[in-house]
Amino acid sequence: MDLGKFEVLFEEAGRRKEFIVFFCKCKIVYSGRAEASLGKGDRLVSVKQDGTIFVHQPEGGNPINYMKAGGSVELIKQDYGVLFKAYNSLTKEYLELEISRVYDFMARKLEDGQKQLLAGTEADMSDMIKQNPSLISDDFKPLSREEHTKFGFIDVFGHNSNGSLIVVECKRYTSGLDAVQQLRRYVEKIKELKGTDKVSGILASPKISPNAEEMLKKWGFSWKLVNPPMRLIRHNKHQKDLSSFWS
Amino acid sequence: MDLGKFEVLFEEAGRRKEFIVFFCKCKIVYSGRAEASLGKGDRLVSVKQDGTIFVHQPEGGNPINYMKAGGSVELIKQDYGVLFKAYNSLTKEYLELEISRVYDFMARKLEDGQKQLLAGTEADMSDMIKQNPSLISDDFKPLSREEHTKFGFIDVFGHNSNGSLIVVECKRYTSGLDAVQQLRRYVEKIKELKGTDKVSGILASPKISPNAEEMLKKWGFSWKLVNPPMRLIRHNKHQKDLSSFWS
DNA sequence: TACTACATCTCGCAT
DNA sequence: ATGCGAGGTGTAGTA
Repeated sequence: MDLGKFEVLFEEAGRRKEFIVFFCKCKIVYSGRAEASLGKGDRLVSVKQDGTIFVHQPEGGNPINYMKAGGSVELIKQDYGVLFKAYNSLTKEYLELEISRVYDFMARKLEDGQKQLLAGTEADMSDMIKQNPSLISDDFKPLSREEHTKFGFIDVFGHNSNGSLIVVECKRYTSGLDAVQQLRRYVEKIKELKGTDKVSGILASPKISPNAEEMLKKWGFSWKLVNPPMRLIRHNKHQKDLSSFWS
Repeated sequence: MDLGKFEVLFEEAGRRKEFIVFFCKCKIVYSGRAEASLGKGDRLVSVKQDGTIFVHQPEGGNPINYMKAGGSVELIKQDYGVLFKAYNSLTKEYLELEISRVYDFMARKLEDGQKQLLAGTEADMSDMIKQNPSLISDDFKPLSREEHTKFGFIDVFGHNSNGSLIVVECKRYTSGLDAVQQLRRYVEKIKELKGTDKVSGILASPKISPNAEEMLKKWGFSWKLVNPPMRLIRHNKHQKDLSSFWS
């Protein structure tokens, strides 16, 4: 595609705040939270309607470069082609694409007011445990869930028939060393706040790594096999509200 | 765009393993590591040359849905339009787009053999400290860097003139509670392995959160202000946002 | 705004 | 394959 035409198309679409996508050959320099550079190659470049920018190589899951919304973009004619210059004055980040060729260009105003419904998160897991405490033990009595204020960020908190306090930390996947230390921190905090040593720590997850289990035992905690729930719980809960959007 | 034409274009491009991008109106269901659904709206859909899929809404930084490379994609004609069905048999994930309209379509084989060069990472930071140990203390003698051990990964390890062993953990940003516990884990493990209590833990970062500092002190560790290295830092205070669309 | 922890995290590296 | 930790992490929730 002629670069002059590209400039016109881009600036028109930009003024209209359309979703812009194009294939091009470019060199890339990023400067901001780190410094990065990428030699000449073919990429997909996109500027979203809020100014979010991302650049994808032909393979790989993540964008090779990106900029958050809130910056400015300009095109500057150069001898080699066009310089695509993005700058965010708040974060002091630059992204510069030295574009030597543009292959294809697409832009359109997209309308989308939908938000994703998600189930199977860690929050859903702690909810499930609170609803069904026997997943932890026969005499577990949950008191609170997702407590962000009093005792720290504890997934499920409760006690058992012995009068021991119980801290449950949930993980959706294999629990590693970090999960054990997180639990350890919460248990210590509760001991401190409640002035008692009768606090049990339980890690609830589908798996635990060997090192994590070793550390867990060393600190007197225990692990309970729990799988995260995978139903559209929120969908069912709020079915009325949602069906109107779905028609 | 006519959906019949879209099907033809998509399947041709897919066979050639081109980078495919299109704007469409669709409903989305994802099932796999979690369960997600998204009502009807306009989105950008892309299938990369390795089979990576991502779907972007008109705003926001991250794809609303995605699939890693390694799956299959097929289009199935439906009464409402076309069903885009992606399935990964390895991870047992599927992503289904109920496409009712396709606005624009673009596909091309892209060539890119470049890899990004990055500076200013945590590895660069530990390298800088090893090269310039006085950043930690006047008598710090680094012995190793980026050491992978069974129980973790120690950024910089060394000793001082007192014969104390020193473990340094680097963070590019504000150190939080997790960083302190990471350090704590390494120090404890080193004590265990070396059979000595003379092990100091030092957290090196540009900042530390108040709670983290409290915990750090409680455990007898210390914090050292170190900024991550950034080559090629540019100052351009004269930058003007003249012909910019997003401010 | 700062702090904390989750994420369909992703990615690389070492075992 | 699994474990482990970094990431230009991003994002949401809360004080």
